[in-house]
Amino acid sequence: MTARSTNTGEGSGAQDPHRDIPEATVARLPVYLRALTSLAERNIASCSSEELATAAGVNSAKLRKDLSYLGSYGTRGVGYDVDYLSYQIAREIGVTHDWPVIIVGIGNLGQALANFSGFSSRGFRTVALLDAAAPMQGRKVAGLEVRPFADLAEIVAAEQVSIGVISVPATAAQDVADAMVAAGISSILNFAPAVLNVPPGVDVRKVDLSIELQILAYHESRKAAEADEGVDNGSEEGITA
Amino acid sequence: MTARSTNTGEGSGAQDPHRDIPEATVARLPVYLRALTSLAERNIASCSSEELATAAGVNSAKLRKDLSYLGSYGTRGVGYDVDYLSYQIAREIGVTHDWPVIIVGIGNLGQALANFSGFSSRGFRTVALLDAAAPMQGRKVAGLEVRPFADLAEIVAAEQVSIGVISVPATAAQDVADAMVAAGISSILNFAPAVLNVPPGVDVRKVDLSIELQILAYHESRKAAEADEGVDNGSEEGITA
DNA sequence: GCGAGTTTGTTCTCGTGGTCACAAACTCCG
DNA sequence: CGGAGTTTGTGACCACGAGAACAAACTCGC
Repeated sequence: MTARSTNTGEGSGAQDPHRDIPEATVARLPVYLRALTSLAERNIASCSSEELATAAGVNSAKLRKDLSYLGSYGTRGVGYDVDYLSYQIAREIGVTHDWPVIIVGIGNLGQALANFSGFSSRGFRTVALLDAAAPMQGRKVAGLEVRPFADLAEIVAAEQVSIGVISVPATAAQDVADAMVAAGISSILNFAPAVLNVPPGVDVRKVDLSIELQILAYHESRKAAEADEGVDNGSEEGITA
Repeated sequence: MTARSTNTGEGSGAQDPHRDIPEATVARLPVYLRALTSLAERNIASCSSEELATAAGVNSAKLRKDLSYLGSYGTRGVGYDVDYLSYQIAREIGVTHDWPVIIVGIGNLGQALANFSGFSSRGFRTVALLDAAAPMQGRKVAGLEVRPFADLAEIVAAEQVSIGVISVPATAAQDVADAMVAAGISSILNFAPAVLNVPPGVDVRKVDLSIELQILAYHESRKAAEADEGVDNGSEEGITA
């Protein structure tokens, strides 16, 4: 998924549990965190792995294994303390403090992202909106003034930004990414339908709407094909050559 | 990733190549298709696996293996014909004809999705926009009139819709999904930060912006921790106990 | 204080996916 | 027509992840 090519030396052994969390587990930790937050809002103080797993939509064994990578934060025979586990996961992910984020490309999608409450509510603070097109500049979106793209480096340096969001057309995406990397950003969330080329040490995650739809279309085609076959030759079960 | 729980009988052997394409490959086919389209626009008629692989941002061996699942559409010593391969991939995914799509929840994100050109350009046709809130209804977004959520079943039946997009707040997502399934939709693209519960045979793909950011934050934290360690105890390489 | 019941943490096994390396097959040139 | 060069397709191997099953550890009732 991510293009992590950081050459980790890793000479000594990994004795402490805060190392080497599998990528698949990292991708699920935010889901657990959200489920825990939801439980906390309903004033539920403690929960079992089974309850949390169903709330997160995963297998309970997988959940326990995932949590075991960050340490033993549960109590056998009892379950997990919601607040305590929430904090531990948040600490592991690194969202106990806020991360400054900039968004480049304030079109339809960029505006939607700027207004998205899920960003600010979960450890992220949008510090600047940038757009290269003059008509957008100076306008206020989600309480922030849209600034010219040329201000990128200055803002990144001033606000210590390390995460950038790209929501520009595909043709401009690589240029924006290059500028971000040059400015010192080391994590990019890319919504543009383009393959980004970044140096080692920079993480890129891609969110591609049309790809997701095409994956659904593939499965949908197969379902249709299977249904057709079912009509064609009746039952396809029990045929053992 | 996807929650496919369709019980495929699959009694007979898989002799034809149009079966059993790995999920990881399916997820990459749209990327290849886009890269091929980009090549075709530059009037490039033929390409090698190496060229296509770099355009798609993957390993060339992986690309060849992926393509081999759909058949032998290349020529050894020569490469792949761009148009021919494009068609074969599009046919395999099932985007040679258009898929009707409905979008439920016309907030900021829903409007952005409705205006997103990548949908219509690649085998998808937005046939209706729905919203439960009265103030939105009747308004025109991206050339389509926003209709009341209650019309869902009627539209789905009339237009033979099998793919639905959910861009409503998390609290309403499950209700919308239930209504979609009841109306006959069997593939859902969910942008709401919620876990959806759907019956077997229904595919759900989730796009979650805040989760993506949290994954980036995790790696970012690790980078910072590694850098700190590097400062703390100097070099950590070459320590062989 | 102790046994029954419950729930976590971990080990083992299996399937999936990624990478390497090489044989097969095609083109080009002499 | 044949050999050198090139590129695909695939078999083998390794690593990662998912799931089941079980031991360890905690609570509760008597």
